[in-house]
Amino acid sequence: MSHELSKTYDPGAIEARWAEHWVREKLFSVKTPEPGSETVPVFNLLLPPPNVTGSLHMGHMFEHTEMDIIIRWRRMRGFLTLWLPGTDHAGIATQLMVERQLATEGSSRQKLGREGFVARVWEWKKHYGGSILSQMKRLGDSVDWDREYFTLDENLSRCVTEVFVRLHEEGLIYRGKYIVNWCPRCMTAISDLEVTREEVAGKLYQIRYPLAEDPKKFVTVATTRPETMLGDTAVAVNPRDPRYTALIGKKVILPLLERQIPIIADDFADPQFGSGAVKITPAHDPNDFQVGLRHSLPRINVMDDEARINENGGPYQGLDRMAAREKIIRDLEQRGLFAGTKDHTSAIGRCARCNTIVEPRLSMQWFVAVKKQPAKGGMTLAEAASRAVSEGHIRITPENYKTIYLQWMENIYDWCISRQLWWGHRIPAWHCGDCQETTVAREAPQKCAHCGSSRLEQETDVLDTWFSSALLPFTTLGWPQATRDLQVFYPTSLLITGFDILFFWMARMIMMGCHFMSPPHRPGLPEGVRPTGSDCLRESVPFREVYIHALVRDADRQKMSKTKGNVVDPIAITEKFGTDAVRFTLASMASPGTDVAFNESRTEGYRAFANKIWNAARFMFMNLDRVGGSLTAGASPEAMQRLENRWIYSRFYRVAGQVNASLSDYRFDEAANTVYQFFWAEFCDWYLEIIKPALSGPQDEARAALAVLGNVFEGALRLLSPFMPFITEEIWHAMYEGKPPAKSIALARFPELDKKRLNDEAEEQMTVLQDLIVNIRNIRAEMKIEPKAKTPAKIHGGADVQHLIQENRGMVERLASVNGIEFVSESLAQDAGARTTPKFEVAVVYEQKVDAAADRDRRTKELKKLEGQLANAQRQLGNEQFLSKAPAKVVDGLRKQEVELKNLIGRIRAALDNLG
RNA sequence: GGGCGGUUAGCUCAGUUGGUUAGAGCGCGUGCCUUACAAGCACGAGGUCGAAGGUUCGAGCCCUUCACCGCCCACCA
Repeated sequence: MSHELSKTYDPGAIEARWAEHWVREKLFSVKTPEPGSETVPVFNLLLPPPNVTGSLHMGHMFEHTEMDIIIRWRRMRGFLTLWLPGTDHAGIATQLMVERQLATEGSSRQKLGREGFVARVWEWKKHYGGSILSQMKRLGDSVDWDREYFTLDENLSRCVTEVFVRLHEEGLIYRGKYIVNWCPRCMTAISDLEVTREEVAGKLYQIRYPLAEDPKKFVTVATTRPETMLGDTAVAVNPRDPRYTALIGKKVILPLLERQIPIIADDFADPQFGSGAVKITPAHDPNDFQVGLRHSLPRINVMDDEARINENGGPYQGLDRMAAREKIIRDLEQRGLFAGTKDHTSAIGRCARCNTIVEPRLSMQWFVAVKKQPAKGGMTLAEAASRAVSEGHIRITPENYKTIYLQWMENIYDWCISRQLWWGHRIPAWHCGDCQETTVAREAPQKCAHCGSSRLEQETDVLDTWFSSALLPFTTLGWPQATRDLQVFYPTSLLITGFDILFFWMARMIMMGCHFMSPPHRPGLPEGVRPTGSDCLRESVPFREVYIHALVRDADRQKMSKTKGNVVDPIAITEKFGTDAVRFTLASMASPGTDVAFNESRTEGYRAFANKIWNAARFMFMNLDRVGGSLTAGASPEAMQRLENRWIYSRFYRVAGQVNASLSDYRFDEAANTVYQFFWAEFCDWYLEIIKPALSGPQDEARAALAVLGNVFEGALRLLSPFMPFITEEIWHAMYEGKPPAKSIALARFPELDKKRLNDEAEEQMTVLQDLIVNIRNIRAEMKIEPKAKTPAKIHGGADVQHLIQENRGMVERLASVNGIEFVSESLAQDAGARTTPKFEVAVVYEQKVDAAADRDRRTKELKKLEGQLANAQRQLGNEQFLSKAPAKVVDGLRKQEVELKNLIGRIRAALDNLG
């Protein structure tokens, strides 16, 4: 029989099969809708492209789980959903990886030459790249595999060139010698963002610079990097510093190199700091560079690409910067020009990729001007990006990231986009060997645009990896052509990403999106309907919403890192517990603003949950086999006569509403917990237990019960499907015995709140019955009544309660192990072990003696608690202010509570008195 | 130097616009192989919500200060 499930839940046996099936059947491929079919709402999500060198780590799995839940949910809610996958060529990371590989072969990129090396990287990519994609397939990410891209694909590369050229035409890209962060190991410039700062307890070295006119006198300067003194071209003092005013314009002798350099006046020198005089090295410090500009100072670069002292360093040429530092200090000491050190903590910068200390260094680079107005007018990149968020065209969740983003955008500097690498998008610029000018063009030009010379050589630098990824929201949709995709799917709906690439990627996408998807760059806009200002931003933003997720840490809240050896491998954990269980773990722990401390015991618990679902399904199928009928017939009017059915439907539709609401707010944890609670506690523990007698009753009754069971179960599967796509798919197909109404449960409809199906009365009544049953179980446990022994129960309560219990007598007797209920008119409070609640009193008839002392203790404790509550209620009710200021609802509630409490307390007190 | 977040049960975390008795999972204790599930079932114990003030009829929630932990951003030599 096709609906047979194996006796034990084995995720390994079902997951791989469905994962392959979904890909093979192109289940999640999206056809571009024809013009005129815009009635379907669109939901588009761009996958943050993983590095092509990467393999899946827990952070990915977390992020992907969130994205997949959202996209599956939206899809099931009837949206046309596009989730576009791809990988990033990851310039530095990939180049480093292949270089390492070459090193083991005794080769190097220099030996291979540029072309050979790039070919080798492609070769590497073909064999090893994108392993993360197959891992994504195994996890069931419901992306559109037909649209997979790689950032170095030809079409995307053309877009990169196009964007570069256009920015250059607008005057927003320039080339020049500026101080950049230089990594001597990667031998490339890196952007400010790629530098990680580290507080280090270091030294401040104090050096004496003798005055030229009187070498016995000197000015003392301080530095954290003594070796840079070789490039000093001035000493600056504050013009208002009385100690130095007389010296301004005079010269000092730069020790060791014996060069004369001027003493200049500049506000940059802070009289409060150190001696008040500061050495100026325009080629190795951004501040000094600015001072140098103001005073037209020479800029002497004293280091080569590997941070060794170059020919400008005289006798120190060839030394590594650190070796040079030591030697310089020794030499200064010998000459009596070293004035000692002071402890000083400073933030040194390290290369985010290889951890080498970066060197601020003057070099020729390309930059994007983010605060400059485009030649043809319009907003600066930074202004557009700022306003897109501050004016609410992009909503950021959690909200506090909005402030962080806006502050960053406020203080942003020009973006250094050139990298001295070989792997990446080569900059489309050609330098002329004759006039030295540069020509920027879409295709390799034949002649220099400036002098007509044909001695042209292409720029050797490539672009920062983030330059191309900043464009993905529109380049993946066919820009610069006016494609249908661009029209339908831009802007994307949502970006889900971690805060670690907030600035690297999100901010840059906003800058580029707002610029290039506005006039005059946006394709397909008819003349005359070009929006402006805020309207324009609304249409040009790369995404409407951003959800920033937290970090996945290990169970001890430590950052996962290879060096610490605490990395949890998602594939291994998935194989152990099943993808569904891992996904559910991550979802249930994804509360906004809090890092996820990944704990295997949680996953173990959710595997148990999957097992629960599995066994509930087996229970259902077992009954189907026995009584026949249909799982998909739906509830009959007769079935709805029964309280448990009215109740479970009401609960189901209420829970559906809650899950939808939670997902709308990206509260994955809330959504997951709600559905977990519903399925396990309400559906399995109560509902299934209640209907067991009906299922083994007369055939028509059994079939009616089964129909409701199947109906609710099927709905629950759809509710669970975005969280646990595999197990729900498996069971769902089994329910339809090979003839499902859709190719996949992922294409079925997600349950929604249906107010007509809610039944407050049924829910209240079930609550009373559950309360009664739990109380009886409780008494039985306390009396140590053997689980198998059934006992009569006595109940005292109002007519409505009596009626309710009478109607559902079978349920109560069965679930509470009771064999007979007697309704009594007098209070039961004095019966041994009796329970007293506002709605009823209940006692169990059992000959065995109760532990009288324990019984007393329990009641005394309860009494005390109730008395505390009563005192509190009465205190408030006696307060004029409370009565006049608190809302009527609260006051009434408290009054009602007071009456109830008095009643309860009276009865319990009487019972205690009687018990002696 | 700026800015942000956290502190609630043994552990990991929820706690809606302040409102009547602060919740969940795991763990723990007791008892159960009850014909879907021992990856299970039933029952239970466990919290003066980091500290001190303040606002309010009423504070886990709002305000102030402090303590501890964590993160981000910063061109003071």
